[in-house]
Amino acid sequence: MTPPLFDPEKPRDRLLSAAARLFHRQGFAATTVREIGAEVGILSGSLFHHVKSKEDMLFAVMERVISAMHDALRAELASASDPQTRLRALISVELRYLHGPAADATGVLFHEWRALSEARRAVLLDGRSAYFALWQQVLTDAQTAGLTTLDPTMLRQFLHGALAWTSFWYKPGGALDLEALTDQALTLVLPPLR
Amino acid sequence: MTPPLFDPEKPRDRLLSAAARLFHRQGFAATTVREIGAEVGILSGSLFHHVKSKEDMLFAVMERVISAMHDALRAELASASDPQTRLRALISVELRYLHGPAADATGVLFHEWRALSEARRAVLLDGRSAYFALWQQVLTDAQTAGLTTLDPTMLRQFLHGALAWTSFWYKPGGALDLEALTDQALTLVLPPLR
DNA sequence: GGAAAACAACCAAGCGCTTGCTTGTTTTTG
DNA sequence: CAAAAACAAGCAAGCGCTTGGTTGTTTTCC
Repeated sequence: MTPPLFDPEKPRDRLLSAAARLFHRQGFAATTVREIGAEVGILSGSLFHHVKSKEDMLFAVMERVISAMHDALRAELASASDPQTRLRALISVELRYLHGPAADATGVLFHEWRALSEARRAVLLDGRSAYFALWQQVLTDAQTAGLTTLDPTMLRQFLHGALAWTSFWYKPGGALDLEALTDQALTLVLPPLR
Repeated sequence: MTPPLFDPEKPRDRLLSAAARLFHRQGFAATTVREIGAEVGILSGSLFHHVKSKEDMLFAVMERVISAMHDALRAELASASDPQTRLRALISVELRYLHGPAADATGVLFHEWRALSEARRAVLLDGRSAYFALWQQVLTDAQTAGLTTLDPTMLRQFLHGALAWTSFWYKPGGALDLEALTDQALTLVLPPLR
């Protein structure tokens, strides 16, 4: 369906994928370039042939997820017209990235944001705002349609937080599958009429 | 009202308070013992007179918040009987710790959990479960009272995530005060009847 | 009740080790 | 046979933590 975030054919991508895995598992600061090298089967020095610095890897990983999530959400919204379906798309994309094949990279984006230098954070913020602009529009439409009474901006923050935090407790492969989790999150935002 | 988390009279507490501030701002791994020493005005070596290791400080900070939050919530629940008021107490305590005077320590508990060794995480988990047991009961009662239709465990995870994530975007002192934020969060869980 | 012992708090110095990264050379590969 | 990818070796800086010793304040005890 969608191409994988990192192409296993390309050496640099293999490196970034390994870095994402380790950054996610241990955190950026606690991961050494020697560990990253070992993960892909090369010595630490060789790694700088593909990348300028350790922070470069963090930046590249985040950049990759940001544009991939944006593309995925835009594609999904393009084929959804009614407010409720669009609302579900928001949640679905977020949860699929957080718990699907791109889980490591997405986790790094969410939890290692502060490890990035301020200058590079500013660069990424552009792409990130574009993604959240989509959210804002969908949530505003949902409010107009009477699906929710909360202020769209507030709802965006709360919903995004609730979903992001699933990375701490939700384990795929258990009794609750991703589809069911998506439904539950939708119920949180969109309580049944009574 | 409640005693501060760290007593400025006690040298060890001053140290832990400074550590919490730095751990929160830069992350545990990215903070050096030399920085912590400088923050309280002593040399890095002297710091080990009060504490056995750098990780000890992280542990002590988290331990302090955990029991303080538990005490605060228990006290608040003791004087609240109806389900909705109790629900509000849950949110209120969480947000007051996240954005009040104990913000640094609470942020450390929330965001540096993985930096702690597994053995010590297990120790803290006991106190943490006690806190969440209070949540569980309040949310179950709320469901019984017909205030919400979501499964209490699910709601607990979503709500806690939404609140925890406020530390990334909510800045106290702005247009939205803590009381108003609490109301908004309550509205998320408890949509107006219609 | 006053000397002796203990203690809390810190400094100055530095040890052993790890860190991110560089350099020069060799191997692999299209 | 060149370009890409890796190795081997190591540097400078910084890391957590230890050591031995100096203060000033309590506590102990005959």
